Amino acid sequence: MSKKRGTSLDDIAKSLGVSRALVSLVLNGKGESHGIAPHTREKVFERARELNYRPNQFARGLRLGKSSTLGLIVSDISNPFYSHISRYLEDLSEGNGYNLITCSSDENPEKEMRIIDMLKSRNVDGLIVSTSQNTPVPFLNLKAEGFPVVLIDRHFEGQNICSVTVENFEGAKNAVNHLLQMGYRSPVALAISPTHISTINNRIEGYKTALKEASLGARIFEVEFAKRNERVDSILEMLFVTNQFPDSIFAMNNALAASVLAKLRGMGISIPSEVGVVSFDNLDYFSIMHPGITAVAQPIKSICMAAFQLLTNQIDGMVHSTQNCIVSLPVDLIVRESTLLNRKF
Amino acid sequence: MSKKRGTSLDDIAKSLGVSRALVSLVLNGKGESHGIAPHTREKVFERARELNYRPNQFARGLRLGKSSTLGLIVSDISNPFYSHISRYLEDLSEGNGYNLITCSSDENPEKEMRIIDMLKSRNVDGLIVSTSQNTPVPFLNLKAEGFPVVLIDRHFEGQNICSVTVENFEGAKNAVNHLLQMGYRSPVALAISPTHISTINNRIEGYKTALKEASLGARIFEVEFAKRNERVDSILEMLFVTNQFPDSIFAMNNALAASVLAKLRGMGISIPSEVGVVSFDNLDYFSIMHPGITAVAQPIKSICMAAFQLLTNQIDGMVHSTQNCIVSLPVDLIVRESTLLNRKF
DNA sequence: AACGAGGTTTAAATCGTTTTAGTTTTCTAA
DNA sequence: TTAGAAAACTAAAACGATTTAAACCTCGTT
Repeated sequence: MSKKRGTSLDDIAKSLGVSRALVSLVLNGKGESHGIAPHTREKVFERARELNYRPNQFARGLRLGKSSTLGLIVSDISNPFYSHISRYLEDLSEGNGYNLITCSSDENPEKEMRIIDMLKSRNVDGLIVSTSQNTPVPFLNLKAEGFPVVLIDRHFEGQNICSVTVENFEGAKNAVNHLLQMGYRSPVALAISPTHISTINNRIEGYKTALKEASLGARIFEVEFAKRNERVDSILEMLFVTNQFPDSIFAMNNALAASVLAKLRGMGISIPSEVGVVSFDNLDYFSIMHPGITAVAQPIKSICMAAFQLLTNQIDGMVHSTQNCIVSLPVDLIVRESTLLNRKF
Repeated sequence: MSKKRGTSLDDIAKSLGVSRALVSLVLNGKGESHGIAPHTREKVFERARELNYRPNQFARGLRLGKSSTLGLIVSDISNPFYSHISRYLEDLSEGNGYNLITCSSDENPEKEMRIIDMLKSRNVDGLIVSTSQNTPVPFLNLKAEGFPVVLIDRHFEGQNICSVTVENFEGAKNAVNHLLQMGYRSPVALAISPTHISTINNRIEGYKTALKEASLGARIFEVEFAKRNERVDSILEMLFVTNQFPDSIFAMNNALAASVLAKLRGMGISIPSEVGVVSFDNLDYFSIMHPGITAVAQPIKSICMAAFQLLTNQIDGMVHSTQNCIVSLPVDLIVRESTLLNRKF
């Protein structure tokens, strides 16, 4: 039960009969510029290797005021969209000497704030967050105190807060237009609530616009994230028994799409002949299913690269205030069989 | 560009005209037992709130030698099995005052070692790892230096290293027996390599045993994780053109199952009439698909709870050396349509 | 012999907390 | 009155790394 602390700078210094300042200098590559003799440098490196020295990141962080750690906050890491985001960001972080701590907020604003606090007290150097706040204030505050943050997936209209989103409006509009082109006439939309989230809101607007341009009526149902399965079940049942069942469904995120597909299957309603389905967010299994599910795919890699870039720019103080830090990336409509009206599968 | 360091203990102490020792004591709930006057305690709490004090975890960690952070190493966080694990462990961690850093090793032993080193230098209090090492040595070393670790999903035969796994042998054997009961006669197995991994190895043995007991021949194909899609494609094509196509396929993990389903769909081979499919690992969409995919489901929550328990026991020094710390949990065969021979879907 | 100039190395402060061993003050009891 | 206990609080060391200013050599030069 020995509380072993690993080898410290001091251990190396003592064993070599030099000061720990010297060891620190050498190990940080500042040996040459500080005129440490090559021979001494060699010895230090060698001994460090022998003793398997790993700098204590606490001490380092305490002194330096930085942690080489980044924080990622998403609503749920077990959602494939976010787990892929997490994975890419992890790779980017590792490649650039950072570490990543990923946390799930469950779309809960208070929990999100608690996580932000905790991450700050852990001295993360910056934050990437898919926020569920309904006000930009917390992020304005962070910005005011010079704390690096970039929002992903969601942003605040008219606020100059760094963010990376996709063209939700255009993507949704395209998806609905595709339904209309295929001959569907009464697409219903399912949206995750709270709908104040920019992402959802923009998708709703895209849906509405497409229908308006075709002079068709819009029907939108809001679904609380946590109760999505039950809610989707009851909505679809209600529509069915009241004879208002749509000829197509636009699910505004992957979780809703999954709920819809499960329920449709349970009801024995077949896709796409009885109902067309299009999902915002692509999932691996959409291409495996029979029929395949038409979906709007987000460029996950690009999102991550952009967010990472924006964040490290802030951390390194490389921000030219002229530079736009609000990025919107294009999406891609992948047409599969779930929207081929009158086709049987 | 002010490098703001948040409010420190000293700030509170100074503003109140007391020592920082007192503030520390009070804020850690040790005020009473150290006989700090109730009135003083009040003031401290109040001022801490006013100044929005958050203890610097670096300083804290440096002093205490612990970080209240746990490390999780899996092969790929974007794999649904692991992202669920990560999520549950995150919840458990949060509920117990810990934080969780999740890292992906890509089944790469060297990368895994680098991650372990890095996590140690970040002073994590313990590690949960789904290892890809082919030798127990690294973990024996950790154990020797008293560093808390528990393995999940994989373990080392005959070594007394804490681990939580499932009954891979029985699960695989049951799955294959189920195929045989349904009338399938030539099930082929697809295994992820390297097969030295206990989990895979046990599943292979389960498959072999079931077939041997039925006096049937075994055919096993190893598939490298990174190239699974191409490999599965070529294996299935080869079997097809050489007229050796099996009447059923046992995919030994979720990634392989996905590859198999994708390829079968591409080849136009229908499930379960032309080929039966059973997967080790259940996926959300297996119940949504048509036909649904029969799968061996692992008790993810139980795995996490057991692993977390074992780990915190070690951290808190609560390990009675008599106590067994090798846990094996039962699995559950979920029968769906993909194994109903002669049924058409 | 003294000086200065490089070339090497080090002492010491610092980051923010925790904790031990006190110290100071007040109070009680003889 | 004063020893001694009790109550309230504090000084200072420690954790391990970084960094700045300064010290120490060793020469060659005057």
